[in-house]
Amino acid sequence: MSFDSLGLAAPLLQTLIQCGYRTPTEIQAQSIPVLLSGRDLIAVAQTGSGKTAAFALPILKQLSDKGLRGGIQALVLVPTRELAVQVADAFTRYSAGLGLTTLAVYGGVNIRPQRQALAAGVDILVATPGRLLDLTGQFGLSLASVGTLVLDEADRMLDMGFAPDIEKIRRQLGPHQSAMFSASFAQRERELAERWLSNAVSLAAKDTGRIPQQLALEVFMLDKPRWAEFVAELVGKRNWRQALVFVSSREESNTLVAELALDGLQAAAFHGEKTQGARRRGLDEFKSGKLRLLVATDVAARGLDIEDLPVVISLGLPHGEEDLIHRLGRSARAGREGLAVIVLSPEMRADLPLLKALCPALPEVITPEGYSPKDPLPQRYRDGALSTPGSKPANRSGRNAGQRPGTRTGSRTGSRTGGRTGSSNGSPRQSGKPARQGNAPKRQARG
DNA sequence: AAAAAAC
Repeated sequence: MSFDSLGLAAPLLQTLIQCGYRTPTEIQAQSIPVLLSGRDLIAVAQTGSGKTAAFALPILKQLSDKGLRGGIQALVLVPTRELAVQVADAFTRYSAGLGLTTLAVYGGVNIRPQRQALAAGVDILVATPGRLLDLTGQFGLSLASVGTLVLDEADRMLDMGFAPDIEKIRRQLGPHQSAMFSASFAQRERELAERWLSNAVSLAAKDTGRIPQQLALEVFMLDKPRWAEFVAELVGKRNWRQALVFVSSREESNTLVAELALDGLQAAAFHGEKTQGARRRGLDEFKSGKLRLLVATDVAARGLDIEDLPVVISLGLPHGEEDLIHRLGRSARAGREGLAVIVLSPEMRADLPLLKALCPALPEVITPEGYSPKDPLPQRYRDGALSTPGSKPANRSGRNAGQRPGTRTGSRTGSRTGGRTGSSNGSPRQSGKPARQGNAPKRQARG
């Protein structure tokens, strides 16, 4: 199977070769003909399986065939600002030589450049709902020419927080084709979706609702006051190139960043309370490898494509069960391997059955050596150490003090990068455990 | 019980 047989235009095929795309993924092979036929579509496929291209390519083909008529031709709605940028970038990359323009509009930044770009003419608009309503309501942007509407992360876009805005936007559209994509679609959201679709084709890959099979998994149980210390210890001992850490609130994100700093690890907080500038900087630096640790709320759970991210850590579980799949799905994308570490507190034991449903090969839950299910907060995190940046608290006692990202690779452990290399037992994948590095206690590496 | 999304 190749892209040639899917009915895409010649310049598009040319670009795909240059982008290194050779074979369509399952969801692409199935979705592209449906969207080219003009029918509505609801498509569910695993994280990292190429959903963006699955809707972007047929849209670009349709628009390049049609010739420009003026006005916005296609509208893609997404739940976060960074995802808007990422999806628009993908359209721009794929549309090289087609003479089509894509723009991302989202809040938190000056609206004027967005208005000016819209005035100059945009064919494909990728938007977060609030800013789009601002543009249509206050600035007279018309959506009447939209021929295709895509809801990316559609189940999220249809939930209570977003649905009213999506409804307002939809009322501004004329006749159009609708497509909905996500890695998760609970029955409730599916029913909502079907109200918006007419005679839609429904696609679901076999492995949906599960984490990718090439994602190794480890589950630990220890008392919450020591999570920060445990993360610092893991990062140091396993020598991971990078890790994306999920927490359940903005405050937890800030606190963990401060705690990791006391352990000599530099991290950035990434959540909705940050300025858009700080969000952009944090994500950019993480993507470019300048930053080793990003501590995020679920603003980063969906859609973000961080190339070859080796490790994702979930401290606790997200509130919606489907969001765990999205969190863990930031790693092991596009067929690559990855590692997911889930850290639970004893109170979360009740959530284990849920975990089992998403991850059928759930490994044994480990309480690492030196930790117990009931621990006090370590001294160095106490006594206001976190709130007095001027003083120099227990930094020296931090286990990673003095270790710098640049000195990681090869030197201390004499090992290869990444923490997943080398395996003496011959079957690291099947048992779901990455190779252990450094001098981690025996029990700790079990997964 | 949380997060996200406009000003």
